[in-house]
Amino acid sequence: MNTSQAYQTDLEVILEFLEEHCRQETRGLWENADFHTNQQIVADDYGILSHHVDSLQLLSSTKAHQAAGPKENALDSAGIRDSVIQGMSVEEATGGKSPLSEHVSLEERAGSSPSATPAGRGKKLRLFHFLFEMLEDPGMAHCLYWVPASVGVFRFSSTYKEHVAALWGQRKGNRRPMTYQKMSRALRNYTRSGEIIKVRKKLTYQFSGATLTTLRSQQRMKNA
DNA sequence: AAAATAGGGACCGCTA
DNA sequence: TTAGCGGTCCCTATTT
Repeated sequence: MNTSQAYQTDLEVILEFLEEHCRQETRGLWENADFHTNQQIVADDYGILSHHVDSLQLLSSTKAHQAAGPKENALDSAGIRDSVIQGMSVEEATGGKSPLSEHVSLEERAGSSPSATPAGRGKKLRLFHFLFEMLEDPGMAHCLYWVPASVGVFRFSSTYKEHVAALWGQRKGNRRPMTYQKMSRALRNYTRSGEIIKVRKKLTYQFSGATLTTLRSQQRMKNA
């Protein structure tokens, strides 16, 4: 195993650790958040909640750093996150497997492959389907999460929004890397068509009632 | 003041 | 062949 392979493996371990840690932490937070049924209360509260999530992410990054051993000493926690995200573009340049592509294959093993999606077979996958898939995947809760699910409001993690965008670009098979900026442009197009509404809150969007109902019923059919 | 985020026009690629 | 849809690119404006 050469140095870059060893480094890549370390990143994969760190990424999985982060995901598992955040999954556990965020579950607890959402259980509390679900007590809020009034949308206005939720709108006021989710900034605080998401702040907690971001803090947890930072904490878990630091833990991962400590657990990673001497080889990672040159990287601070932000550096680790950056390295993970940068791994996405490395794959395109090298044609090799990155931590990101490993994550995709994990997802696919879990049953959210393109062919398993509502739009996967025959129809082209649409961005809002893809995002819904991510939102329903607890392993992606550190990137994209409900605030809360009951009203269809979701929010991107400030740290990992580019991760979601990169996954989207990869899923579409884009040659050039997708960025949050470009993906958010596509999301804003949904405002006109009415599938997704932009919430006047940072990195926050909302599925329209009809879209959410459709997505949920498609998901129930898939699970049945 | 700078960085992050949002908005919008023009364009591209795919499909019916 | 072409029109329409669903993004994608890139630039500017606004917010944090």
